[in-house]
Amino acid sequence: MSQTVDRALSILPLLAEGPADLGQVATRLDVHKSTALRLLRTLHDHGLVYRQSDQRYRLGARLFALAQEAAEHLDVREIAHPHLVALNEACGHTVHLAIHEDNEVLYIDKVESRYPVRMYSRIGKPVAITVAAVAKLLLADLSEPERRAIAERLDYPRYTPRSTPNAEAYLKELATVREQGWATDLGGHEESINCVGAPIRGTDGRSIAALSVSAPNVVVTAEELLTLLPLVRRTAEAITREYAGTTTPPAA
Amino acid sequence: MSQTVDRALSILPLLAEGPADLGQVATRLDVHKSTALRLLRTLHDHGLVYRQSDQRYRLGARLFALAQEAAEHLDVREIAHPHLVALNEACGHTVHLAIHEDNEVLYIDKVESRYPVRMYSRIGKPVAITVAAVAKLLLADLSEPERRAIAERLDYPRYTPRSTPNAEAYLKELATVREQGWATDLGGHEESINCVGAPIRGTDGRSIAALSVSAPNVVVTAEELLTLLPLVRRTAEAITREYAGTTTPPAA
DNA sequence: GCACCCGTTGCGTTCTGTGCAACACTCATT
DNA sequence: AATGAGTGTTGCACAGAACGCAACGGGTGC
Repeated sequence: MSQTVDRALSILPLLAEGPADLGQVATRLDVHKSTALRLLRTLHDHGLVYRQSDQRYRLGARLFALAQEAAEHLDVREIAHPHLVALNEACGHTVHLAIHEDNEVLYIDKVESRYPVRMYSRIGKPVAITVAAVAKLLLADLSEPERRAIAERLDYPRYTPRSTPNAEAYLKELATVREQGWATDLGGHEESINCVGAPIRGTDGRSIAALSVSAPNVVVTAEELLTLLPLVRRTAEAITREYAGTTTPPAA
Repeated sequence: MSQTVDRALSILPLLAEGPADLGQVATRLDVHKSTALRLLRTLHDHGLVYRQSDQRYRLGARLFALAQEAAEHLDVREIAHPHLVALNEACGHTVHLAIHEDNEVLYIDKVESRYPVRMYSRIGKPVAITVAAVAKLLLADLSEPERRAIAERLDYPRYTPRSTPNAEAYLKELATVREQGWATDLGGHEESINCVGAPIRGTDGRSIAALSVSAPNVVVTAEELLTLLPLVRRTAEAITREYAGTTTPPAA
């Protein structure tokens, strides 16, 4: 919408890949060096970009401050965290917390597995929306037309033979998840990794977040993982209750 | 430097204070509503800003992703973290890790105290540069003219009667810190809180980060806290050594 | 039903961002 | 030393993009 800002903001994910010098930035943005310089300076003034001693640019520490403040306003996260830790202590596996935002589902918290074999994921990273248990949980509670609109807009990458193949299958899966109140991902994203998840609901009963437990086949089989379902659901419900307690009804 | 980008970026800290609607943003920026709308839309397109259900804007979860990626490139943090945890387990108090960037000193990691009485701080937050132990450690290793330039540019807020009063006192303090290789903050920021810290050095011997242990008077006296100094220094040195081991000399 | 408030749109003007070209600087190479 | 290629930086004229205005639309409350 605004060309200048658009270009400037495009620099951030670019630098997230690693430090870059002025020329590289200009090339990647397809603008003149002087333009890139001006944009970088402005970003620098706001602390979002830092110039390291070799003159190359990288993301600035101010991003931490902003992200951290943003996190403080995501109060679900604060409330959920101790529960996630408890769940991890009980089962030992990786625990994720995710929210739905702008047609993306993002992990906003994570407690690492105690086992040496870990799955790769990253807080803030968009999840594979067509297969992840948390994604299904969050989308399942949307209205029927919304679900349909999203389902049809998505791509359905075949991460594995078990990945959701198309919109039709996805909508059916969402209906199932909505019905049963929990979801799984059995090798749909990575062949050897299974997940089981449950929704955290707002005061209006719709899911505002979702948590999941993930473990590789080599540690526990899918059947064994499913025995954790009651625990996972109880944890989600505990968070839901606590969230309801602290939530003041909409002010205005 | 670039007006449009400057305005757009100014929205971020504004929203960090809490969600705001279009009118509020426009007022705070002192621009027309339509201008604010355009900027917000652009930020939104990049995921830095999220529009919640009541139409108000807040910071977007994409900021997490960026901050997280930025953190992965701050390799000091990765290396230091387990040491900080170990230090916390040994002494029980709050442990901070900070770096110096653009005339600010920022916390980039933190391990919470095990005691119920905690001090307030936040990762990403700029620290009180004139009094904090970590700030003194990081500035002490700059060249003499740099130190002088910074010292004279700073304000010297009197947080407490023990706060550093002026540039002269600060420069003297920096000299002491440089000499002895460790630093304290004894009630200089908050009356009842004491800190003791030590520097983490790069391969060139200059401090690239600093860690500190903080505890309130009610838990341990300043004298007791100082008995931790050898442990704090050993921890910092261990991180320094590990950092030196993993650091590949500048490529080009 | 009215008035009010808020977000949104289209448009003409003008200010701002743009790319160019020249400059300054460092670092290798000859 | 001198040359050249590679950086980052500056000033400037032009054009195009961002600006503010005014009018519209869709709520909400009186």
